[in-house]
Amino acid sequence: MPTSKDVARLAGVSQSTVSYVMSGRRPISEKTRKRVEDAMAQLAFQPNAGARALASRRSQVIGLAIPFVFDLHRGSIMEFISVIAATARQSDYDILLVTDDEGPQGLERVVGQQLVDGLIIMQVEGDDARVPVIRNLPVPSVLIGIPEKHEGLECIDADFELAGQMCVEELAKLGHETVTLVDWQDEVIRRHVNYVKRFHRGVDKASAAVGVKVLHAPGRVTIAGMEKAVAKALERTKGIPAFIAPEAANADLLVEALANLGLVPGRDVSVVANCSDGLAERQRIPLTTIGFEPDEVSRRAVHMIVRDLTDPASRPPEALELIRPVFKHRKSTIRPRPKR
Amino acid sequence: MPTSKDVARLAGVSQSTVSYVMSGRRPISEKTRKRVEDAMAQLAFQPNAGARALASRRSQVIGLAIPFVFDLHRGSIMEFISVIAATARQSDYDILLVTDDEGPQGLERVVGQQLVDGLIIMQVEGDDARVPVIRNLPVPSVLIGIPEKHEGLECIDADFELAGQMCVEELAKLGHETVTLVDWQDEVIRRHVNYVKRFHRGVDKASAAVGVKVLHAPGRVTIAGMEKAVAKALERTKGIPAFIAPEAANADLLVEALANLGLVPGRDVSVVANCSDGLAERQRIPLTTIGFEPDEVSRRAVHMIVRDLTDPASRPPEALELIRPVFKHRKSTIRPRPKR
DNA sequence: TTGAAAGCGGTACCAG
DNA sequence: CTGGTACCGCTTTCAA
Repeated sequence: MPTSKDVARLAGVSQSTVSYVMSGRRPISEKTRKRVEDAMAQLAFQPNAGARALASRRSQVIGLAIPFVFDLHRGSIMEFISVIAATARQSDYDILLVTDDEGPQGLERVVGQQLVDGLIIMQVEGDDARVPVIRNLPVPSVLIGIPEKHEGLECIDADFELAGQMCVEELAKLGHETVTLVDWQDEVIRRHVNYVKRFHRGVDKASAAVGVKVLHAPGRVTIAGMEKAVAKALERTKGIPAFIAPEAANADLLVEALANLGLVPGRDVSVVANCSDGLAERQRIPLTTIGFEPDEVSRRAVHMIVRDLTDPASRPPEALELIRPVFKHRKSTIRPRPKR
Repeated sequence: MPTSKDVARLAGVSQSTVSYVMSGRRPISEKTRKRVEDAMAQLAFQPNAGARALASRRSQVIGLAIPFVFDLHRGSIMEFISVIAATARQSDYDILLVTDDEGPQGLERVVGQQLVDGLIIMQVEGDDARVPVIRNLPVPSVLIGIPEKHEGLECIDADFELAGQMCVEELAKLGHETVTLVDWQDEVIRRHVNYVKRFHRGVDKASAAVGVKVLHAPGRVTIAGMEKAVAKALERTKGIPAFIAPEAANADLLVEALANLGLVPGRDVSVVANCSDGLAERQRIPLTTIGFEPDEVSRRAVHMIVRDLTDPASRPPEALELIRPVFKHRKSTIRPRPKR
């Protein structure tokens, strides 16, 4: 493997000049730059990451703490990870995985070994054991998810509270007086996953504000179970029924269940669901989907940490970014105001 | 951050002794070891990864090439990733992500920069652009998936061919003369994903060998679509129908569809499906599941690369490991020999 | 605009 | 069994 010394020799300049050509940290005459760049190309030179990290005290690596996976979320976790990795590369950072089975000490380790310049912590819970740890770490972190105590932290997440509100308001605006919330899976609720609470809060707020009654249907079971839940909701609703299904798996089930019951969204029922684009399209179902924009959240998280790293001065003492959820297929889908 | 020099000073030994205490590469008297270890603990010393990599020429990091995600596989990809990361830690390696949007040059980059000591390549296709690249890399790689040309490579995957055979034979043994294969999704087949071919080959072999007729049902559609496919299969089958559903999503759909049609596996039909344990259990369905053991594949992949790295001499010139798929819930589930 | 040289924090060889 | 020391390859200060 060629070193920068080899490049320097071939280009007939000093090693420091090669370094400055790479970093751009001082002016270089056009012709020496050219000579150096040619030499680098000719030797297929790649700077040694370890040496660079040692000398510059920055590894150009961001640690990514990935959560324990419980079935439900694997797919979306994967989406976060790949977007984060790709986005980081755009700013010349690599991603090192930190799994949860090392515990919070895993974070101390990668920081202590100076393997990483900063951290992105995924799926942060309301009372997350990793939070006190990162507070004492000498590198910046960005959390995806909002812990209860978040003073002095940089957090980002979808705005689940707003989402809850938006869903209820959307349906209220159309004239629905009763809406059924197809909830997250029991397991998720039991784990006190933070964003569920926030979504519920939004729903409750809006429901109180606009005077809509909210029924709760239990989370993912089977198609048959979902059909039963739908039937029950129909009974308890006067007029046109309306459904909110914020969890992807449940959204899919709901769509199937409605289809089986011969109910067409936008004609017989109103539905706002976090339904995968794929399913909505495949089935040509005129659906209003609500998306929590995982790509956007991931990208922002990377941008935040990169900003902290490249321009530490600009690092805010605290930040709480909430990404606005997005309705899609809107016009074509929502059931017009039912007659009273 | 304390350095090994600080440790040495505090322990009253030389820096090299500290190094040898960490690496164990030469005998150290019990009492100096103790003094050094105490000093390290007292200072909360962590060795600097960059310096270590520079001096030792090994980064203790393995690059993991993750695939472009297309919806279907996200969940299982995630499973591979977390098992790989956790297993690597057991041997004191970290995992650095390499995404596909850098293209195969991403691999050249992380190796060229000496960021990684070796590579694990996920979801290798029959004709994978990354394969020619890694052949010329000066570090070992392990492929998950079997490319057509695999001489000189270390590959590992589930034995899909054997799986295809096993499924058909299992059902043939019970007396079925016609079985219906619920296939992978069209999209997967269209992409010529390698393991699909291998599974089909196994099915065809076994079908020829034992004289069983195989019907093909299309991959994932909707519940309704699946119900139709099941109905069609029933028509075209004399005697007790039998199904094979090797793709997880389809397996779930099939189970739902059968339930909706009032057909009980093990009583009215035989089913061998790659059904998630979760669903099988939740529904209390006596199902024969076939698993492709992604955890086992992941673990083996890590073990292979770690062996290559820690004991280069033992590196085989070539390796093709196929993990045997596993039937579960066997006894309780398969329909007994139908009367003729 | 460029070069020389002193580190960065470990590793491992050479001595003793 | 232990210490001294020459690197590993790049960054950055000091000088010119």
